Amino acid sequence: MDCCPPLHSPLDEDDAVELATVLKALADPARLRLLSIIGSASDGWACACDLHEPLDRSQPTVSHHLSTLVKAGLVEREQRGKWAWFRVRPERIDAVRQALDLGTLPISG
Amino acid sequence: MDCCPPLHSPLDEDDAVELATVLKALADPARLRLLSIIGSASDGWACACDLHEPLDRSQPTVSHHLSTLVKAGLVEREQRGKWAWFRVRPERIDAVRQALDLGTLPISG
DNA sequence: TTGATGTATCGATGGTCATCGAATCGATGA
DNA sequence: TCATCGATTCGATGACCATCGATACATCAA
Repeated sequence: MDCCPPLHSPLDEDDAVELATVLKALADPARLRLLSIIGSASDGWACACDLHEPLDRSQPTVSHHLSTLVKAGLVEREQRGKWAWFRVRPERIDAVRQALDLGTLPISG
Repeated sequence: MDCCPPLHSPLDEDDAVELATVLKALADPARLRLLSIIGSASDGWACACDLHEPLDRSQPTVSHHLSTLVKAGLVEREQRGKWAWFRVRPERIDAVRQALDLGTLPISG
């Protein structure tokens, strides 16, 4: 996926579906908090084992959200032996931010 | 609502719910296209009567999406006699973009 | 190999939501 | 006041999804 077409251009249905898909992955409190927690890890990588406690959700639920984030390309997964490690992909989130840019709108002021 | 807390700060559940609420309003193809169409109106204002045809959805459905956008604060509504007119609120969308800013993350490069 | 532990999948459940047709509301003009 | 027409609300339906407990899978240590 070549995320994402800008909002200020005439958005056809396909582009809209594509952008909405990524936004849907972001539009959940548990996933936003996961991004926040992973993103604030000292070296950028966070172990799954450290994630479900601060989220106050069950381990299967957190696993589900993590796989949703990976599937949306917002997070990267790496297996280190027994543990799964995750890292935010800032360039993907930036792509979403740019897609939401209304700067070139006629009345943007 | 004071949209929105930045993602790079430790996001508690309440902040996450608030941000997710606005993102949920954005995360729909019909609503993204509505924003795009309304935003590209010559003076920024678009009549509801001109919206359901290009969207290829029923008029009640479009009305529903418009009220969702208004409720989320992303769009402004104004009644002019028989017709309802709508206008994008770019400052709200900008607030979402800033909330998604990962610029201050440790590994943002 | 066996036991312990971290992670993912399965199956079920309850809630939310996009969508539509029908009905209702509201403003205009005769 | 009444008929007309645009817009919203109502009620129903089907799809999707967040969540969990139970289970299965994978890796490590002994």
